[in-house]
Amino acid sequence: MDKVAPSAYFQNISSPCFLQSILSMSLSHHLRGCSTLMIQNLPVLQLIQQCSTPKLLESALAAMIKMSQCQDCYFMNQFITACTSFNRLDLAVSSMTQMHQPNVFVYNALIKGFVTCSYPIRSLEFYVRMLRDSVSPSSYTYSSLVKASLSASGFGESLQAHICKFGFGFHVQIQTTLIGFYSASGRIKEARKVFDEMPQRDDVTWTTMVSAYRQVLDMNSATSLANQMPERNVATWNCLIDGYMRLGNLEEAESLFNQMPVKDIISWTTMVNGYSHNKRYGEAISVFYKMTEQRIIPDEITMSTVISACAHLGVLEIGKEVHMYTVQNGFVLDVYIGSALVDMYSKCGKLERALLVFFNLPKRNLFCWNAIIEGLAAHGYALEALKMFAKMERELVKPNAVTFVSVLTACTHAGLVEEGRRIYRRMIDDFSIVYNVEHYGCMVALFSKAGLIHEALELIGSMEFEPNAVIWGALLDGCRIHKNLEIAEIAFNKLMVLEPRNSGYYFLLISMYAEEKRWGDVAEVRGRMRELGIEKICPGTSSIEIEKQVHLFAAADKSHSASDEVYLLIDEIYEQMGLPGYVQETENVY
DNA sequence: GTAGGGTTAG
Repeated sequence: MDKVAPSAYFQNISSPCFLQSILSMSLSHHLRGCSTLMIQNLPVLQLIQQCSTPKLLESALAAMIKMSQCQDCYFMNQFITACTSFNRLDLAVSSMTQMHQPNVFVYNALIKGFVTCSYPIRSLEFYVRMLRDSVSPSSYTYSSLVKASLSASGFGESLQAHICKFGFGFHVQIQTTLIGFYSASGRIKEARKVFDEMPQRDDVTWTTMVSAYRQVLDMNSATSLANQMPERNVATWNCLIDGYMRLGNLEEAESLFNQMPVKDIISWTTMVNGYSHNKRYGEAISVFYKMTEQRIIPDEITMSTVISACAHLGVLEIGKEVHMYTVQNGFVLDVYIGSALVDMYSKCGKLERALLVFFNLPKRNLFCWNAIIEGLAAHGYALEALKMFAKMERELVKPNAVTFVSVLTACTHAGLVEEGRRIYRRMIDDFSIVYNVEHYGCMVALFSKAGLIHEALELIGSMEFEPNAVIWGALLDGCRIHKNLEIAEIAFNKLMVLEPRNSGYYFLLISMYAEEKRWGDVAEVRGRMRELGIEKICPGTSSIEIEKQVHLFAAADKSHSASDEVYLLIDEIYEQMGLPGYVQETENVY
């Protein structure tokens, strides 16, 4: 192959500043007078390895060309690695394809680059090219390729055959990666087959297989495999704890946690996270405090989990303290902690603080935007939520289904029918987001509240799945507001099938009949309630934080007998409600 | 170079 003229490279490079960057490079100055190859090469290599911007990548390539290092496999390997970190594989390809004899290191770097930058098919393409070039793959080749075949499904089996053919059938790391691959695609039997056929296994192999069972929540198999391990490591303990937590078996998770000989930060975080997932937020926070008491230093992952637990409980004081802890201990304010904090302040009623945190985040991803938009919507700032959504679009963050639940909710609260309709259409037209039941719920609520009862009913009819109680409930509520008894009865009958024991719907219909003085119908619904034994309204509970203790309470709650002052105070409030100047809304009280 | 823990809605 002929040597390529430098100008040919220049044409491949789009930047107009490219030539200038070569001319102005201090490199040429540096090189003047250098005689040995070693010294001459050093700066080029440094230039490649210390690339901190894509622009420098181009300078590095220019230097390589200038120093005729483009045929050197080591230089090319380093250059491709640098290209990978800036997602500039075009540069990598255009320079490596000019090589006369790229070796296995060059191919490996490129294959890994394509996998890292999410172009799995292209990594396979260069793997094929490598084989055609008679370059023998190494174990590194396959550790990248197995990941690629995960995204480009269907290549797993043929890749496994190649792994054997090229002599890596007994390579511990490669086989372990294969177990991980089969496990991630849910094919546990295949994973186990690889495991069973391995003549040698290491720690990681065992943990990967245990984790494969955990993935599908088969904790019996996970446990029995963990029991067969020569020596159970922390990762396996953690994996088991996490699995039992996901299964909702807190007792087993706790027992394992207490039994394990050595706990690390992941063990503690797994417990905090496990309690949180099981809605035991108070315990999640307790474990966190216990952890700090034992002088275990939490990390960013622990902190985001704890902050999220505080958000769910609405405990502002603890939340603030945890926030302070992250600041004082120099934790990176990443998107996880960021969105958890935004959500925590917003759920604790401190929208201003949520906004402050949000605008001070060094980086914002979809979760951060969703949290702040939801916060604004939940606090009734509909127009601001819409503005924030527009800002998100301008910053080119792609919204998802969650975003639209909040945005449409905002429209409902503010009665913005046309805006809601427009956004609802854009979900499909601009973002190709499939409507889920919540989106329909938002639209039905929007139409119903605005009195467009028939349109709401039409939308329900057009749904491709069965409407749930939330949808019919929203319609029923709209019927109450706009006094449409006819459609209210339709919604009520549907709700009687879906949630026959929810007393709220009965009371709602009764109050509508009562308003029309249809006493016969009132009596009939009452009779139905009696037949089914439905009497009380099931109260939802709320919680309040007093001196870092969380107290639950509900309507007509008599469980706080220890503190009689609470009930004395309630009595006083009732008394004041009877005083002149206070007007009770009794329209819908039957 | 293969293993174990994270954020938003419902």
